[in-house]
Formats: sequence, structure tokens, C-alpha cells
Amino acid sequence: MTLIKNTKPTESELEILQVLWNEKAATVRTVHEELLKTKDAGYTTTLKLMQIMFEKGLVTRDDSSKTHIYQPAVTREKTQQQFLNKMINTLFAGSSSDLVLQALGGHNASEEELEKIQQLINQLKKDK
Amino acid sequence: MTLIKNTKPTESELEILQVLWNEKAATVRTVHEELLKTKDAGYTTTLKLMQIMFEKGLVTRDDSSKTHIYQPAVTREKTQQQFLNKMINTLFAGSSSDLVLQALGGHNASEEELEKIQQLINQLKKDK
DNA sequence: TGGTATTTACAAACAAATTCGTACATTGCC
DNA sequence: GGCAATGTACGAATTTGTTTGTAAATACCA
Repeated sequence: MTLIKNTKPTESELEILQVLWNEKAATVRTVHEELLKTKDAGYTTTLKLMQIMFEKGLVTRDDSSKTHIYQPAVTREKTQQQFLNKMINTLFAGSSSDLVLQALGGHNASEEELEKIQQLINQLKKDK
Repeated sequence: MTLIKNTKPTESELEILQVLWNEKAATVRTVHEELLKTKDAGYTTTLKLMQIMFEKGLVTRDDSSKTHIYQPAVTREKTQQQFLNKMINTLFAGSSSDLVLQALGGHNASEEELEKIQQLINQLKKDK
């Protein structure tokens, strides 16, 4: 039986995961460099965060060479779902479609994007 | 010129806002009673949180009588949008439709809900 | 009126998340 | 070998959010 870790990444951890998801694998230096583009933080800060994430099981790492290489241990999709559920419950009274309506209304989606969503809806309706 | 406060409510503050949005206005006691249904916390904890929210400008209060009456100072919709934007940026690489797809895919929306979304999409497409 | 309930205010303890300084190890290069 | 650059580990300071204890003010009621 496997232990399911419901470790919800913190704000900072999400930023790091973003980089790792994009790069597939990266060193602390790479991640840190990337983060510097949008915020400023010390190198050891990033290092520490990634070490904590390792302990939590949010990332894996290859420490066979001196410079460790990190990889995400959770998928982007699973994490998205995790946060969406949380948000639907705490902010949309459990209604996912309210969230969708709000998201579509507030943001600007392109024609193709709308098309994709349309298709998914048709599919879902068919499944009923 | 008005100062725009971009105060993002914390987790606990959101729980309180939920109650206030539903009740329109409420005393600390009412809010606290409501919170007790889902979590347990001391009365003064709720009080303190609401005092902090008042200082932050998240709620207003009428203290003309001894028992203060609180009201939300931010709308549900604006707050939802605030969190959605944040989430779209940090977790969906800026793509709102990715969020929508993920939300629709992961959760189960009813037929009527799908219908409502469909209508909004048609509307948006027409506007292009 | 006197005493109990309820309420606010405030300070401080506690906890979680973030940041940073420093020590030590490894690598590359002269 | 010796030095500089780069990396990890780790402890601790800092910050932010949450919880609680206590005192003082006000309302309620027998």
C-alpha cells in the first residue's frame, strides 16, 4: 500500500515547480536564474526551498554528481486539479461551472480556445 | 484618486468572507458559529481575524452599538477574479482556457451548467 | 443593585513559510 | 599543491499568519 502524500505546494514551491515542469529537469542554479527574471532572491534561498521540496517528495533529485539535478515528482495536471478543487470549494461554493463562467467572463480567450472548450462541452453532453 | 488595495485575503480570511457574503452582514458571534460547523477555533480567534480584516480594509464595521456588525468590503466576484488571475498565471502559464478545460474535465458539471457555459461561449464568439 | 454573560481590545505565544549567513566539500585550473 | 569558483548542508533569523489568554467595558437580568 502506497502512502499518498497530499502535499500542497506553497507559493514559492509553485514557482519552482513551474520552472521544473518547463525544463523537465534542472539544477538549482538554472532554477534560480529563471526565478531572478521575475523576483529577486538569494541563491541559497532557492537551494533551501528545493531541499525542502525534496524532503516533502515534491521533487526527485539525482545526486550522483556534485551538482544535483532536480526533477518534478508531481505532474502539472495533478497539481492544477488540486488547486482548482480547493478553489472551487473555498471560493465558488463547490460549483465548478461558476468558476468556468467567471474565468471565461473575466479573461479574454481566443477564438480557437473557445472552440476547444466548445468541443469539450459537446463531448461531455454526449456522455450524459 | 483612490488607493487601490490589493490585499489578497488569506485562507482563514476567505472562510470568514464566505460567511459575510452569504449573510450580507454579521456579528463576530454569527460568523464564529458558522465556522464552527466546519472547523473548530476559539471565539477570540475569529474576533482577532475580523479585526485584522478590518484594518486591512477587507471588511467594514458598524460599531455604534456594543456588538459590532461587520460587512464585506470586497465583492465575491472581484475576489474570485483576483484568485483566478493569480492561478492562471502561476499554474496555467497565463492560459485561461487551459484552466477552463482542466476544470471542466476534472469536475462533474450538470447538464444545465454545461448549457449555461455553452451560451456564454456563443455570446463571446459572437462578440468577436 | 449586584452579579453573570458577552463583547472588545490587546499582547503575546505559536506555527508555517521564507530568507540568509556561514561552514565545509568538490571541481577546475594555474 | 594551492587558489578561486561553485555547490551543498544546516542552523537560525525573519516574516507572515493563526491561536489563545487575560483584562476591561458594556449589557442583561434576577
